[in-house]
Amino acid sequence: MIREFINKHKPTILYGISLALLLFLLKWLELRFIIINHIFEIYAGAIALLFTGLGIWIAMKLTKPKVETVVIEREVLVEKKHFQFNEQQQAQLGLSKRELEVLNLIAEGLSNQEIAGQLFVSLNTIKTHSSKLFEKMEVKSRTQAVEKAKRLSLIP
Amino acid sequence: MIREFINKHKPTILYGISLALLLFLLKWLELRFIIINHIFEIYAGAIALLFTGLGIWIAMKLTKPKVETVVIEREVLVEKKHFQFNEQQQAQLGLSKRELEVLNLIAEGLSNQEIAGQLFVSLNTIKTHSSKLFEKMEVKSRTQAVEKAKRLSLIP
DNA sequence: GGTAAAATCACCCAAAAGTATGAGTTAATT
DNA sequence: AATTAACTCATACTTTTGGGTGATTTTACC
Repeated sequence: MIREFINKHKPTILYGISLALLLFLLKWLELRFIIINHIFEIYAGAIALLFTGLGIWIAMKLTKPKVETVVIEREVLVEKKHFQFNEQQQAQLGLSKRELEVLNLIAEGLSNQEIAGQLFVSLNTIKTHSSKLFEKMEVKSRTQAVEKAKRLSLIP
Repeated sequence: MIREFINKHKPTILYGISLALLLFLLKWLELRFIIINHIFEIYAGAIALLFTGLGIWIAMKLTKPKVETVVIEREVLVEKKHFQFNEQQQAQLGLSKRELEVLNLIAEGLSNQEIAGQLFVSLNTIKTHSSKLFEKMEVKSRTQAVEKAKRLSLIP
């Protein structure tokens, strides 16, 4: 408890003690001062220098260290999870929103009938979409479309 | 040139000027000192405090800020670069070498006819292979097979 | 040498996929 | 008001795919 307090306020205590000692020293020097009157400036200068040093020392002890944060990035191999959709490709191929939707469902392995059910449209509509999709993507089958779409980051 | 010198030794010059001013102040106070003799301790204390402050200020200005380095490790997700074939899955599903070959070609978007040409076998053979493949993989179409195969790391 | 798995192929049939064409509706743009 | 693009649907037709069955050959293993 007491030790902790001493440790915490060590600089302050030391400063106090130093000040007290200096004052005693001054008192003692005062006697001499009467005798050797003309060294007063030197005396004051000495005090100034001494306490400047003390100030520096205190500053060194007290200043909070600046915290510099170094972030080390460790690479961790992971399954593909991040997927950044390639809008440029979509624009370049001229794929519509609906076509992209169909493409995604095709990639999930759904049949045209299932896709039609999922999107609440007829089978023929899905066929039309996929046809146009294949035409735009310059492929001939759903499997090729999926393969190419993955390469072009149109689907995860 | 001169300006540069001044900038470089600014603290030193300021310290010198302060010291000079203080000495003038002391000289002036000295006259009063004769009259009011007993405030010498206060006077010396004042100098001490003042120069302690000056010292602290100098230290603040001159010393390089203490740097405490805190290392934070952050994990960065990196996509798997290379494909590691999952032999366990192949064994578990009981896929033969030929079936795996067909699976890969299917994943590349080839039709059964094209696969047959590539492997120098008949279309019927490829149909048999893909049929058994789908059966073993418990899927109903080539698209589903590709999707599942990628999930199971059977193909890149 | 016999057995089992793998690979090959054929035939048939049904379902799904894909092509071609035409057409109606809606929403956005000019 | 006219145009365009996107979305919708239908019909007809061809191709591909996938399931089922059966058979032959090759390869590997006990």
